[in-house]
Amino acid sequence: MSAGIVQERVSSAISEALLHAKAQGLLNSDWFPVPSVEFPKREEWGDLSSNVAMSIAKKEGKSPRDVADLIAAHMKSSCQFFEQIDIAPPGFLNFTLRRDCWHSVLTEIDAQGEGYGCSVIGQGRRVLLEFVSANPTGPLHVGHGRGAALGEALARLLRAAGYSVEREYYINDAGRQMKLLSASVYARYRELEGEHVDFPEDGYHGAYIKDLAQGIREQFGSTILDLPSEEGQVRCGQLAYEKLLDAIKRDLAQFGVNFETWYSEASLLTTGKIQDALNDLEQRDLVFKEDGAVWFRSSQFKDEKDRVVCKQDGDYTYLASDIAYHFDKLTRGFDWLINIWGADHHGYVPRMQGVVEAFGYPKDRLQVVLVQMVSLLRGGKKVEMSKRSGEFVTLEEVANEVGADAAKFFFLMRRADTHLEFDLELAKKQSADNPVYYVQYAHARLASLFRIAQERGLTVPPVHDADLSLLMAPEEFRLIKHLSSFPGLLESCAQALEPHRISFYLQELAGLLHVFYYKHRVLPPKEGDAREEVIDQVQDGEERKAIRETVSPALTLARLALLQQVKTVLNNGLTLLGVSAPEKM
RNA sequence: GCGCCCGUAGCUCAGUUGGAUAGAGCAUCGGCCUUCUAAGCCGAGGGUCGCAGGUUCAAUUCCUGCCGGGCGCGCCA
Repeated sequence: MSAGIVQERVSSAISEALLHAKAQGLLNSDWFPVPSVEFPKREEWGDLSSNVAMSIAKKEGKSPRDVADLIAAHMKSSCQFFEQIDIAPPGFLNFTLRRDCWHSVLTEIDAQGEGYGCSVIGQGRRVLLEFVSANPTGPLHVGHGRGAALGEALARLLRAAGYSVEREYYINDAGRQMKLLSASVYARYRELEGEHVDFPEDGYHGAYIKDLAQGIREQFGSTILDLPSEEGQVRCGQLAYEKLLDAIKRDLAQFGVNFETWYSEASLLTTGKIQDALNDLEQRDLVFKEDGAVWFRSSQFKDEKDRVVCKQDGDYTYLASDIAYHFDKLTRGFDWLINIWGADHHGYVPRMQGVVEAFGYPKDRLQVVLVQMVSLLRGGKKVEMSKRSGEFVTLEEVANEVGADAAKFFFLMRRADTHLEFDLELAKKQSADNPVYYVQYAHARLASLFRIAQERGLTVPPVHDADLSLLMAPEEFRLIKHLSSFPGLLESCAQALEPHRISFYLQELAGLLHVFYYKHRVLPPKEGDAREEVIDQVQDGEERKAIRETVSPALTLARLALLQQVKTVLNNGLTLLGVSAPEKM
């Protein structure tokens, strides 16, 4: 829909021209696609360009060039807002718009403020976004942080795109992992009590297990030893679990990541939802008994073989929980389920989509975003991690060291499905090398400018009160064009579930701002401070400064109005990433 | 063996869903503070888009086959 107000206008002007030409019998097609309008790579190719001519040339039996000529001719007669329409081989239409057309972008941003960039493509559809969902058997580590940052950003992005999003954390508080946690903590507890115990082979070896045991000891002394060992183990597990889950919740909240729902796996069992889901499948003849176990006919959904849901010993498998969990999600009425998983679970995706299909829903009702691993670097050197030995860098440590903002920005700089190299030293660096600071600095710089303006009695005018025709510099124009592409960017990011593009967009916007800021002055120079404005620092290989007119009061206001909109978009973009937009740095 | 993901500048990565002469940031080299924030700006060098075919007006993008790297293929979670 709105790929930006200007693009939209050009696109519909092309459509009109097509219909116009058809009415005159110059074109034959019954319908035309919505003309795509893009920013060309080079400024010589105009402000905007379209490839419609090429895309319909074949159907029309004409050369792309002829179709382009035809469109251009009909557009020139009907529209006033084009300054120039060029045709470039093989049939590109390159539009140069009158400057004031672009000013509507600024008006739009001014009017919409924090809402600029939002759209309604989601049509209020309900999305369940499940992410992090780390086992409560240890603290969150860096990898979880990436999933957390991604989930939070996606939630914000999808909300901006008009979806109704609920964030959910699935707590794996049942099954083998919990038993191992219990056994590990219990063993450490007994060790601290001076007993000699064999530590469970697959237990958790991290130092935090000892801390948990110590904590239990401080609270309960040795009373747990008086319990039968089975019971003592359960007790230890329960206490440890509560502590760990609290820590997870705390870490995430401090990281700026929040959930509407914390969904317990164990509750699926106690409420009978697992059996309900399996009964449902049984009615569909999709489960059967064999070899003393219960199987799901996943092979009917392109899985290579059927899978066990209830083991010979009567316990449900993890798949059974997941079947019930996703059945529950579906019956809660969500239109779209999005899961964020570690990429090592990729093999599991088709199986879960099969489950969705088994319940009679289209399989793409469930979409899984896979997140690749994070390698931590320190000054270019790899920091080794292994959960097995218990030596891993926690999310809390990273957030404390580099700050939540920098961490989130770094997590969101890359596509989710590629390995991420996260350099702690770089993330802490306060310079242009560090993209977080580069973008945040742009925002702070503007805030500072407005503060000084205010001190001098200048307030930022509403856009419609400013004489925007004074904004003639190419740097100003580039800023406006870039601002205009923000809504379209958000739409495609939401559609592709790829928030990383926002971070690239923001880096570009910040870059354009810094260039503008360097070359141009906004506020009038103080008394007796006759400054020169640099328009071209280097020309013909030689340095050259040019004297320009001082900034007129009206130009100051126009530039303030422009920069206010830049600040708004920087803020909106950073907010979507969950990163703060500081007023001061 | 089967399946999924990745392969773009020395490094880390983008590439607007098939468009025009492939981009950015680091790093390297050379410049710019009497200035509204130098946490900034400007310039230079750097490429067989892994390889080979195919699809078409047009392929880094889609298809097939190789090569290289990562990861999955449990009555584990």
